[in-house]
Amino acid sequence: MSRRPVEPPRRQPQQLRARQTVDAILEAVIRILKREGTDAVTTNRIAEIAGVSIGSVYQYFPDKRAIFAALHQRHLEEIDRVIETTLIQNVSAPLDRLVCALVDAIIDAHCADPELHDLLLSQVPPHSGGSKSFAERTHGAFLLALSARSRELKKGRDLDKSVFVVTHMIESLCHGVVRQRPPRLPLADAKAEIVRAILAYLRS
Amino acid sequence: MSRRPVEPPRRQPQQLRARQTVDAILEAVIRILKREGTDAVTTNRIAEIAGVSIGSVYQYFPDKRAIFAALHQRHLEEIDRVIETTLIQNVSAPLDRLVCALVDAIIDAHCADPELHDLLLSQVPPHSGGSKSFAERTHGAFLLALSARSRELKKGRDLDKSVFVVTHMIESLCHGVVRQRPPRLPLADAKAEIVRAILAYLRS
DNA sequence: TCCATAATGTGAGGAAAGCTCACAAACTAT
DNA sequence: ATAGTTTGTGAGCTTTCCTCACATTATGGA
Repeated sequence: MSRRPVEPPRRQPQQLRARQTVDAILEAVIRILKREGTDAVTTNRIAEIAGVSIGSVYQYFPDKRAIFAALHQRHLEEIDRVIETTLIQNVSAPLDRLVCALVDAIIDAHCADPELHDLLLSQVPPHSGGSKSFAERTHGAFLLALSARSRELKKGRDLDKSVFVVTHMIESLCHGVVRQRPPRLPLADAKAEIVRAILAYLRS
Repeated sequence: MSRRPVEPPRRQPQQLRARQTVDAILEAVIRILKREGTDAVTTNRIAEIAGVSIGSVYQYFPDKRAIFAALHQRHLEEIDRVIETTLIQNVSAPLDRLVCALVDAIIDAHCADPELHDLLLSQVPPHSGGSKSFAERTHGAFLLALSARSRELKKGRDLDKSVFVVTHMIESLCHGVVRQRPPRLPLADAKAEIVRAILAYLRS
């Protein structure tokens, strides 16, 4: 179904200054986005703000979209770190504390820069570049976490299925709450309701 | 926060052929998207496939994004119709049947053309053009539906808050399931789990 | 029916954005 | 020092978005 021809390979940064160039480009996108808005994020402006030439940008990114994809990758890695940390910090905590901590951590991580996150969601098509989805990346860890707490779960349930649904609930609801802040509902209340919903599902 | 200047107003189609032109433009987008992929959807190609001149496109749409916004609006109206129909058809049905019917109808509506839906999600920024969000548009109707079934709900809950969370659960989870089809989970099972999760939350 | 006015349709081409390429500079290794 | 590799440059080519001056078609009153 992919109608885009295979992109020609680009150089991988090897020396320090090359990595600094790539970093400067990614940071420039964020700065332009926050200071001038989405429409100002053009390739030439990115190069200008990053303090490099437009040619350098295309040394490391095959096209404009790839720049957003790299930022997206960064975001995914951050979320993965947040989840891993939370799981470790709560290895022996009961189910409700773990779910609460997870929802809290994920929402906080997304609140840090909602504008950037919106841009990434809109510019990076899902499943692009062979990157695994949230569900695929976290399935194993969540399966382990739930297995260890099977006493607190309803018996006789297919854990794989439960993990899949919980994963989607966490991702979808956290995104939803951050992206469209409730008109009158404080964020803390929204978090609590998400936790309540997840626990209700797992115990039902 | 909107950095985009106010668009100059465009002509409203008044005669029949004008409405046909607008329709042809919107249909052209869908055809190009499905036959040639996202990248082929350029304004000039839209005009070509629609069989009108590029000038005509800009008679009715201030810019390219507005074309996607119009398609998005169409989609929203379809979903609203689907929800209204389902609510009416289930006025006297118990809560579980209603939730099941809603999830079924919404997922089916989104499965009809997932490629188009992905394009719209990626091209139309949320809250654009003064269009209300899913939550805002459906709040009243869902509030009514839940009020009428308060016997089946846990007592002493803030209905406004419940509606908000259920709304987000429906929107997020239906989108999530359609957009990233489970690797091994059949769609029917995923639907059932969404229903289970919503009911578990409402009854908890 | 004819004409004035409004609505609709046209497409060459201007403006701006994405991106390339031939070349220069900086670094590494021998 | 020298050869080879990596990194950096920016004028300008290509493509896309979009405008505008003008042509065509419809409408409504005399």
